[in-house]
Amino acid sequence: MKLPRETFKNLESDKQQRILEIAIDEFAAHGFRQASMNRMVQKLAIAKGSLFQYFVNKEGLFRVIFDHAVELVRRSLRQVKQDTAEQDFFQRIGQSLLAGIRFIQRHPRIYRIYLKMIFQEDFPLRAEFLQQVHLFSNDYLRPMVEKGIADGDLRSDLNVNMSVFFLDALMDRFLQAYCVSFLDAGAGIYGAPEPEMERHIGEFVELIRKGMSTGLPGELMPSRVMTTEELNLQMAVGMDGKRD
Amino acid sequence: MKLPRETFKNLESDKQQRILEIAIDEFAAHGFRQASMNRMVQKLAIAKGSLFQYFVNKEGLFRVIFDHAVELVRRSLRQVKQDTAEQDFFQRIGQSLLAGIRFIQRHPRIYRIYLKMIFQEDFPLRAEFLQQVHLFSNDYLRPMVEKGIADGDLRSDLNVNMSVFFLDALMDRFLQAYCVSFLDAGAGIYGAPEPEMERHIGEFVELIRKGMSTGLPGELMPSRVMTTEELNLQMAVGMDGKRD
DNA sequence: TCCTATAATGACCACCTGGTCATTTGGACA
DNA sequence: TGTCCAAATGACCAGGTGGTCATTATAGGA
Repeated sequence: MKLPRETFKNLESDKQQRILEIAIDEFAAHGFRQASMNRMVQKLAIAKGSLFQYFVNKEGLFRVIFDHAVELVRRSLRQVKQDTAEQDFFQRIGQSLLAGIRFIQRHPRIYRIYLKMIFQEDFPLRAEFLQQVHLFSNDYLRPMVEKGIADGDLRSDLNVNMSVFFLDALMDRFLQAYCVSFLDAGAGIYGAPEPEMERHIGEFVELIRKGMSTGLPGELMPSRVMTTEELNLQMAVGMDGKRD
Repeated sequence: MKLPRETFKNLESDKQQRILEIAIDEFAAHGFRQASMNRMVQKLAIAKGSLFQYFVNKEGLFRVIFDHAVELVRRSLRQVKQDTAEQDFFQRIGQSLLAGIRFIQRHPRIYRIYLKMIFQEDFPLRAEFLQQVHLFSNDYLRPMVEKGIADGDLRSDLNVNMSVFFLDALMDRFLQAYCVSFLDAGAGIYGAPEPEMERHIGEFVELIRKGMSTGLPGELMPSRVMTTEELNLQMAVGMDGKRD
């Protein structure tokens, strides 16, 4: 079963583009389930039957867009990794953020689809999508952290797994804040112009580098703050209790 | 217009609970738009007309659940803030994470609804929701950071806005990783039992405290890594280009 | 000019949605 | 027992969905 059918490939390239264009708009605006094939054919001013002659079904159309998007991301990541191979760890993180911002500027709707797929469970291809996301932290960040330790840029006592998670969380949210105003939380990242963005990235990376603490005494390793008994009590109620 | 109508309040408490129970299930599983009133009445084994006699419409039903959830969160935050008032900054962050985990254990479906509301634009009450979210960083984290600086726990040269964003990003994602396996990225946070969780929180807070860098020389302030010309080129193509 | 293969078309289908409302039910009180 | 009224009911509605398919239009070759 071919998902972009022969009939679609036979279309003149302009028309192919126009169709994918409108489809990307629709999926970016409404996610998968709420995206409407009816609206698409209306905007395209073609017959509904035609759209279903080009793609076996809604999922087939989405698949084409999805594969395209994955390829774009892969290419972008490969490029940055290569371009920054010689730089130190923190420079690489900064560069990666910059590349992320640039990607979003070029492909804002692709990024919107990504955001929707994160928490909208009823997307098709979700398993595949999540695997791709996983690759970012595993194939991209982890080797970078390991090299950073080997090169002496990073503390050798770092827990690599936790560090990768830490970076993943921060970088992901940084890019989200550029696109979603309410995630910005007053940092000024949302929609910031380039020069300002460089400043933000600089500050952000410094925070990752040095942490928030004064190096001063303070109380070391306070971490544990509640007795295990107290916690067990909470646990007993637990996740299956369903008491909201 | 009353959203939980008289007829609903007149119901015996058991039945009220049962109805809200099923409704929370439905919204947690499907979000707002995809949640089905038909499925609810089916599961409840009551007539559809009854449900619409209890609540003016779907949104009215959701409103009741939403208000309830907001109250739960507010109460939980107030409690932690109060309980940790005497502790140092990093202890408070750790405690807050612990409280977050506990909240999710007690109210997993409420948390699922929260996750869906973040990126699902077609929720009603979204503006109100986002405002509530904003309050977390503004009324909860910001004063904590300011006090941390005043007390000498935190570097006095911190950019407060960026620091609040930094913490918000990390804490939010930490809790998400506890619930969503693929966001865990190998850190082992997902569904971790209590003792393990304490360890994770400890390591996580240390990372926030000390950063990732060795204190060693390295190259200071490399930050800028791409010429402004290069970036302007990228910008010209820009967000309106729509070229995916 | 006729024939054929392929593409375009839109009426149509079954299904699901949130929401309505005339009707029936059931319990309290007289 | 009769009266009354709020609560329960489910058939019904308009509108939307993804998807189908018999029919028509079109273009290229003989």
